[in-house]
Amino acid sequence: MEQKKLKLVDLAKLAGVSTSTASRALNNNPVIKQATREHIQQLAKEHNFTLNTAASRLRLQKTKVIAVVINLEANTEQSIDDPFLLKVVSDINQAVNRQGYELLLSNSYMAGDDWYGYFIDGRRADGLIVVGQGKQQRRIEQAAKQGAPLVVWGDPKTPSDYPIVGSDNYLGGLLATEHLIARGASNLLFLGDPGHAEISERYRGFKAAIEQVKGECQQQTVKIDITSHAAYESINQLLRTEGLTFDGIFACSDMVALGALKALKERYISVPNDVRLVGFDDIGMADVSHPSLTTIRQNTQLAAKMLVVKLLAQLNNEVVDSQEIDIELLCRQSS
Amino acid sequence: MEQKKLKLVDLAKLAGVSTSTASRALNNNPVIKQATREHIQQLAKEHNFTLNTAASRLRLQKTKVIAVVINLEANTEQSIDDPFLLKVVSDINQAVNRQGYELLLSNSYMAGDDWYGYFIDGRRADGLIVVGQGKQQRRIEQAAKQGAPLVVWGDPKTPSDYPIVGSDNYLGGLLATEHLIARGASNLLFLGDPGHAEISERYRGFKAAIEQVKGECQQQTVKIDITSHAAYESINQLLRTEGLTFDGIFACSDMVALGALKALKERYISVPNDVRLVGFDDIGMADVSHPSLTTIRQNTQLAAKMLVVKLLAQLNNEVVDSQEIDIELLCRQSS
DNA sequence: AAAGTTATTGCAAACGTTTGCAATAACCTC
DNA sequence: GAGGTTATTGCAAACGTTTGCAATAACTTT
Repeated sequence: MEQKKLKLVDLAKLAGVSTSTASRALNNNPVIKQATREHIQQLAKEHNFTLNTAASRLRLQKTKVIAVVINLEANTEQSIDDPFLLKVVSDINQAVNRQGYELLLSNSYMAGDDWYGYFIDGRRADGLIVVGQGKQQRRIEQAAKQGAPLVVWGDPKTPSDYPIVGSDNYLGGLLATEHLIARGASNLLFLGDPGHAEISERYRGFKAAIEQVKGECQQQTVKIDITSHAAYESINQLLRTEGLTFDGIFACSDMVALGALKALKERYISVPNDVRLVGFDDIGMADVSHPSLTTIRQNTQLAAKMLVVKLLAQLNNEVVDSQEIDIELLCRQSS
Repeated sequence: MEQKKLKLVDLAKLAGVSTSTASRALNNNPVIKQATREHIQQLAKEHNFTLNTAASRLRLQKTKVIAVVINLEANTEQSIDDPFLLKVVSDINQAVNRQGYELLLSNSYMAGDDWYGYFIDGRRADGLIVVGQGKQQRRIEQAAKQGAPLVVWGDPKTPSDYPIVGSDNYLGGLLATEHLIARGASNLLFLGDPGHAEISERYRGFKAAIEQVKGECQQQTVKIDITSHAAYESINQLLRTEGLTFDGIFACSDMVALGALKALKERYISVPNDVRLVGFDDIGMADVSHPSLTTIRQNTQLAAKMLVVKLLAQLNNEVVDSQEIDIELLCRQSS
């Protein structure tokens, strides 16, 4: 069943035209007579003809590929297994496809430090979507400076030379915390890593909400990696050493919230009665957990779409800027 | 900061050699004098030189890319957001990279029906990893028949012309069910879709375990989509219409188990006291849920590695066959 | 029916690598 | 130091598209 690959010149011969005509016909160039065009396309379909993308990319100097780079610090942060991040990637995949591009999935392992060289000069992709600002954005900046078409999923408030698409993390933090307070919590705990770009904005929102009711609320911050496991451990330890010193938790992500929830439940601390809990992201599990998780929903689908649109605009030499995606407080049982 | 892309011929000129020599030097061809080789490589590093992969692929007729196709039936099945599937993809990504290949992430949206034509003839990738057998394997078979280097994540027991790597689903189902019985359950519920390739083996295991204690166990099957939501709904409905007719559930996936768990908890049915619950996959949430979920752990990391190894072997014209990956019962609180 | 337009096609070069083969340089051996 | 062997390099063709330009074919218009 293995047959020799048909190339354009063969197809042209079959149709009795030159390769130029065949090429133009396949690309729907209107300069070719419609009858000829249809005939050739028909023939192509019949013979399952496919263009050699390698040749085509070489000639056109573009790839119709978008690279997605997962940008995580080694092991101190959100892991690559974080369901939220994977959801973002999956949504980006959809959005990319809808625009007729393909998605090259990458991490720093392959790309090294010189993203511009690797992806753009290397003609592996026409543009880059970076998922995760990380704590230091050296590589992103460098790639941008070298002129890589580039867009970042992160916190749009960060000053930058490249467009960032992401949720309004500050507002999210503010709403979440206001909500905790409205539900009667007055000893608030922030669970997350304020050193991380996006999280720091959520933290700012947290502080701002507390500031609004000056004096009425106590606050403490527990700095942890963004994993459910770290959350579980730290809450456990906190309860062990200090007892229940809080009645409201703003967790910087749902995974963190779920880890905390587990620790609380194990000690029969009632959520939401003893402790009100709000997460961030609205991953699938938020709804399935028991009690279901009040959270700040991030609209990843819309964000993915905007990321791609903005990237394509750059390929088109338009200037684009950062954009905040609306968030939404989903009030469920945990608060 | 945008400078013209350096090409091989420029680099050669800088080094005072021919492009042939430069090319060979970069590819570490030992025929080139070591001094020359190092000098050129050094120069390449200094100038951030990168080969144009389009040209290189055209010339070499291979891409060093592996395509991963997510193969899901429209909407009746596991969704693309299923954390387990995403985990599999992520593990494959790692394994692919470790072998020096890149990962093209794809779904049927782009690839259409003719995978061989699209990926292989189109020179988009050297081989295919298909994630998910789905209910019908027409496209896979066709691609394999046409000679596409191909390997599938699915149930290895399925008779096929192509290698399948996956867990021993039958054994998993058997162990899970035996465990339920050992824990005292005698009215067992299977929650999943026996029409699905992998699930059907788990179901066989379920039946076999019950057969072993002939007469002692009642069983029922609720056929649902593989989502937590469907599980939640169906358990809810079952409880509403028939009451608590079971004391043990084997859920075909963790997400399904978690959906069921939620429905049970909402009605204050104790897990594991009233109902013992076992899931499948061991997603991250299994450990974080409360009670934590007893489950059959699938070793996706090993599986990913084997998938890639077997695919590369095929590229090397070796004949490879299917392989079962060991599973493991993780006994946690839900049983 | 000749001249002028316009619609349609083909020629040939270019995209940037890699590699078989031939050529040269470097080294031995006697 | 001549002849032979081996190590190192360069020439030029090939991979399969796309496209500017020139050429031809097909119409108009008078």
